[in-house]
Amino acid sequence: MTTQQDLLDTLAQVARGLGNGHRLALLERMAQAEASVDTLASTTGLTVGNASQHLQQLRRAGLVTASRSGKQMIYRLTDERIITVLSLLRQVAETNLAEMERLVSRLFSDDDADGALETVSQSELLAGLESGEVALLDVRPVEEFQAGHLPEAINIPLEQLEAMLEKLPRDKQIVAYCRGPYCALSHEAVQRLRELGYRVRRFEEGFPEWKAAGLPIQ
Amino acid sequence: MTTQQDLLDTLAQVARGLGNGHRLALLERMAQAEASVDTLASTTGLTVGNASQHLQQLRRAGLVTASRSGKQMIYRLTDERIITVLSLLRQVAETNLAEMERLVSRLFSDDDADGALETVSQSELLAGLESGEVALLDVRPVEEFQAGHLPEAINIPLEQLEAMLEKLPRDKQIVAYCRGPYCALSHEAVQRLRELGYRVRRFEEGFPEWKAAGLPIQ
DNA sequence: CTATCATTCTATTAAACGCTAGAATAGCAG
DNA sequence: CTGCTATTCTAGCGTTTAATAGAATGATAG
Repeated sequence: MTTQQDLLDTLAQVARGLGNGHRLALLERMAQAEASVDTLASTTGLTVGNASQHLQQLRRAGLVTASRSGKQMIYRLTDERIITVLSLLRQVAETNLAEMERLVSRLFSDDDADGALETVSQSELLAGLESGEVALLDVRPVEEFQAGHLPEAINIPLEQLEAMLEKLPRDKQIVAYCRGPYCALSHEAVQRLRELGYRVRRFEEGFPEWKAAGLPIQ
Repeated sequence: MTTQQDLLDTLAQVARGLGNGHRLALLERMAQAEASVDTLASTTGLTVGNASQHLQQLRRAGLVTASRSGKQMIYRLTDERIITVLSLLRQVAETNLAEMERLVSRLFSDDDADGALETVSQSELLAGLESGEVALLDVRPVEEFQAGHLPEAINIPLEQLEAMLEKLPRDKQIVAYCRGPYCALSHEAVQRLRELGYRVRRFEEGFPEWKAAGLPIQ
């Protein structure tokens, strides 16, 4: 029965969609919010032509779909489960590839010497929100916030952090989040807010993972 | 920060490990039981040299590890979560690629016209086992059965099905399972047993998925 | 210490991938 | 219809991947 191998080959084709760093960046961006080719290209630093080709490939792999809106093509993920796949892949990579561990610690341990920047897990965050002791800070750009965010989150894009401090409550523990575990925005925000005397911690995941877990969003 | 992209590139390297049909076949085989290069090569129909190269690549991707046992190298999955990744990938592929759906139906709908061969889900199976109404039949080869199987399962490798019928209870509903959703063994077994008058159905997944779900094994 | 078996390494070839740059197409505004 | 913008298509070039065959290495049994 050669159909067996055909199935695996087709499945492999889907996996190959994930087999390139630029395509992963595109998928991660689409996990925040659907977007046009142009937007996707500029937020990932690719030329438009190159981004378009990668998007075609993702489309052939069944990972994204596109629809036309006026002059623009809007791309989005076909499936919530893709976020879960990426999340698991990340876990597998972190536990089994030394290289991965090295890169992750390089990304985050700049001045984490005192362990003060430790993260908040999903369950801890849920408990904190429940009890009303925690205020949520979303440091992603406005467009991504508007396409969906955690409940009650306050949006202050990182560039405007100092300018919009009055939006943050002084009396609560603050938890900052952004695009996902490897997104540096919330990490940066935590450092800057700590220097200003706020009690802040970082959510260890991001908006897409929260959404894929089936938790409520706005 | 170029570390961001380095992380995605490393992650992409892991995904590329899954990006080839032969490697998926090797992974699926290792999900049943660890095995030597030689065994893996012959069960997947690859030359030993070629299988070895694919295994090196899986090793570099952090998906498998190897240890020496006498003259042989024994390969195994590094991580239970790999099975979950494959499972999700399969779901994404089935819902979003027409080609995939076509192949799956070709594999199974030979003479399923009356819908009699419908499958049993994990939760249904658990309920059936609980109530004692169901007997489990494992139609995989003996070595794979011995490396792990569902609780109370009776092992009759497909080739010996008719020869070992006396091991099957006549008074219970029988549920057959094998390597996974695309494995044809249990499908074939169900058809043959039905012709002999047994009440048989097919478990829609397989041993690796059961194990990865954290359910008890023997 | 040599013969044998299991595996890995090396060289080679064909195909697939990733990128660039420029041409072609689709939708829209005037 | 013309010009403008967003996107896709095409050709070309260098790199990576997959397969094969044969040489090299490692472990063990005599």
